[in-house]
Amino acid sequence: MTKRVTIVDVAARAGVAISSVSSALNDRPGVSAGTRIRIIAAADELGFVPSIRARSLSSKRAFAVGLVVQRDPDVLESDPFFASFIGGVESVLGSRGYALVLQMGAGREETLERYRRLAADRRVDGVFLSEIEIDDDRIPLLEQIQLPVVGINAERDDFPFVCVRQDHVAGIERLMRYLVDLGHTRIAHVSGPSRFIHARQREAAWREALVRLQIEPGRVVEGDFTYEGGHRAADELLVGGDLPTAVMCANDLTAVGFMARAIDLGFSVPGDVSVMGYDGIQLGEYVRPTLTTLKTSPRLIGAEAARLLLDQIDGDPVADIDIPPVQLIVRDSTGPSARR
Amino acid sequence: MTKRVTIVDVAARAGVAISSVSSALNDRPGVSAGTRIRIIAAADELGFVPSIRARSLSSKRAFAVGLVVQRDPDVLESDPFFASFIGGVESVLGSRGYALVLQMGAGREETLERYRRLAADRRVDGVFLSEIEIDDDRIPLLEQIQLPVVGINAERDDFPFVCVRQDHVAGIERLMRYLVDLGHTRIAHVSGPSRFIHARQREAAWREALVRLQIEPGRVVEGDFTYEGGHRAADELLVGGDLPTAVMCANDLTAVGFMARAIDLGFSVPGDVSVMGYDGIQLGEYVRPTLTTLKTSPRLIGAEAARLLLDQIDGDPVADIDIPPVQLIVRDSTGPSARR
DNA sequence: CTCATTGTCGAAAACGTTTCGGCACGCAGA
DNA sequence: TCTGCGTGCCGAAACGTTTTCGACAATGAG
Repeated sequence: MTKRVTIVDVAARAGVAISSVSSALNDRPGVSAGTRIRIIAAADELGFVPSIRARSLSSKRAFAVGLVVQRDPDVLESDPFFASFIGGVESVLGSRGYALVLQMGAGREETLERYRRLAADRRVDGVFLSEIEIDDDRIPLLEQIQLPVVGINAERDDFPFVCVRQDHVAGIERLMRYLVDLGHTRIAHVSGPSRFIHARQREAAWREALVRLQIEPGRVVEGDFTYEGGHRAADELLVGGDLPTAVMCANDLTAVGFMARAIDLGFSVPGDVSVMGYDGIQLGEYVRPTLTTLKTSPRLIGAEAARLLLDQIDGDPVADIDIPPVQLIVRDSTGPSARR
Repeated sequence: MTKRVTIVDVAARAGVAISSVSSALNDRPGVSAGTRIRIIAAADELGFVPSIRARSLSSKRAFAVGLVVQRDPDVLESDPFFASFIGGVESVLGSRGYALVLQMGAGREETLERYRRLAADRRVDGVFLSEIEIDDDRIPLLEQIQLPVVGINAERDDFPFVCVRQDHVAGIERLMRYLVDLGHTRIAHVSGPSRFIHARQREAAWREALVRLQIEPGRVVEGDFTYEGGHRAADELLVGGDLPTAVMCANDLTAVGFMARAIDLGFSVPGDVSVMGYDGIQLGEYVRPTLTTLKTSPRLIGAEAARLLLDQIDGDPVADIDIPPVQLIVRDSTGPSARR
C-alpha cells in the first residue's frame, strides 16, 4: 500500500550501509565493483524505487522543470506549437527522471505570478521561457530569481540566458529563393504581432533574404498568427494598384486565412497571387489550394531545450543551439509570377 | 540564495514551538486565537514560504496532480480541447497550492508506462483520465495502482472512478431540434473514431435525439476528428441517390473539412446540404459559410475535474458532474431543408 | 616491522516539514 | 484539599534520502 521498500531495506538485504546503497545507485565513486553489483541486485529484487520526495528534500532538487504559457485564450486556441514542443520536452525529461510542470497564465500579471510561485515554492529546478516579447518583464524577474532558464527564440544579442533558436534565416531564405526563382519581385509579408521577438525575427529574415537576393522587400502588414488575421491582411494588401505577386505569411494559419479571403475577393491563388506559410501544420495539406510552406520541428526545439535545461541544472557547460528548418514543402498555393 | 526562512525561524520570532507554527498555519486546532495571530504575523514579516519538498516528505503528499495525454502527433495536432481544459484545471489547482504535471505518451504502451512511473514515483496525488477508449487498459492499471482518479467523459455505467461529463444529450438534442424545425428529415452523422467513448456518446446522443423527435436516423460515417476526416466523410456521404439534407459532425474541425469538400464536389452549403459541427472553436467563425455549431466549454470541464480530484484527495465526498452545453451558435452553414 | 597511503564502508547529521505523546495549567466537582 | 479533565503548548520522532567524515583494512614503501 504505502511505499514499502526503502533504501534501508535494500541496505539490509545487501548487507551494507545505506550510504553505500546511495553511492552505488547514483554511480558515485567509493564503492567497489563487487558490492555495487550486490547492491543493484538487491534493489532489483526488492523493486526499490527511490522516493523522489526524500531525494528532493535532501538534495535540494525538485526533479521537475516548469513551463508557463501565457494564454490569451483566443490567440493560442489551436496553436500546434506547444503540443509538439511539449512532446519533445517530455521525451528528454522522461529519460532523465524529470517531470514537466505546466502552468497557464491568462494575462501578463498572472503569468509573472506563476513564475514567482514556481520559484518561491522551489517546485522546479529550471524553466523554459518562450513567446518572448520586447522588453519582456519575465527576463528581469527570472534574472532576479536564481533559476536556470532556457529561452526559446530569444533575440540574439542581449539575452541573459542560454537559448534554442529556430534558424529562421536559413528557412526563410529558402522560401524567398524559391519565389524569386519563379519570377516574383513584389513580395509582401504578413507578420506576427511585432511585440514578439520571434515575429520580428521572421520579418527580419524575410527582409534580409530579399535584400540578399537583390529584391526590394514589399509591404508588411502586421497579423496576429490567426486565421482571422490572415483575412484582415488580405483585405489590406489586396487593394489599390501596387499589388504583391506573392505573400509570405508568418505562419500557416495566417496563410490559410489569407488565401481564403483572397479567393473570396476574386483573386486566383496562385494565378494572381502566390501565398506561402511557415510551420508546416497539417491543415495546409487539406485546404485548397494546398499550402506551400516551410516545415519546422517544434518537437526538436523542445527536445533540445530540455537537454540544455537539464545540462544547465547539472552544472554542465551549455551553449546556444540553432535548429535548422526541416523541409521546404512546395504545394499548389505558389506558382510563377503573373508579372502584370 | 538558498531557501532561508524556515518554520524554525518563524517559531523563534513568534516565541513558540515549531509544532505550533505548523498547526497555526494549517488551520489546525490546538492553538489559541492569540498565538495564532502572533504566528501568522511573524510568518508574514519573515516572508515565510513553507517548503513543498519537506511538506511532501512529511505529509506523504505530492501537492501535484498528473495529466497524461496520449498523442499520436497528427491527430491531436490542433486539438483545442486540451489547451482550454488545462486552463480550467490550472485555475483551480493554483488557488489550492497544487501544480499540474503533464506527460505525453506517443503510443499506448508508452502512455501506460507514464502512468506507472507517475504512480511509482509518487509524484502526483491523483490523475485525470481522458480520451477514454473501449476496454481501456488504463482503467485496470489505475485501479490496481491506488491513486485518486477523475475521468473525463467516461461511460456512464461501469466506470470505477468519479467522472465529469459534457452533457452531450442535452446539447445534441438542441442541434437536432433546430435541424428538424428547419424541415430536415435525412440527417447523417460523421462520428469520431468508435473506439473512443466520447465519440460513441455523441453518436448515441445524435441517434436518441432523432428517435425522440421521431425522425429516422440517417447514415453514420466514422471520421477521426480531423479536417481530412471530414473530407473523406463528404466523399462517402455525398454520392448516390439517398443524399442527406443535413450532416452533424462530431466536432468542428471535421465539419469544416466536410464543408470544404462538399463545396469542392459542387454542392451548395447550406442550399443542398446543411452542415453543423460541435465544439465552438474559433475557426468556425472564419470559414465560409460560417459554421453552425454547439459551443462547449472544455475550460469548465477542466475546472470541475480539478475540483473533484482535489476534493477526492482531501477525502471529501465527491459525485459525478454533468456540464451543460454553453450555447447553440447558429451561423450560415445550416438552412431550410431542400426537400428534394 | 613500522608508517603512510589508498580505497571501502559505516555512523550520523542534515533537509524542513507534520504528527504524536505528554506536560503544565486552570477550573469544576466532590 | 484533592481528583479529574480539557486546553494550549512543547519536545521529539518520524518521513527517506544525500552527504560528510571518520574508522578500518589492506597495501606498498622505507
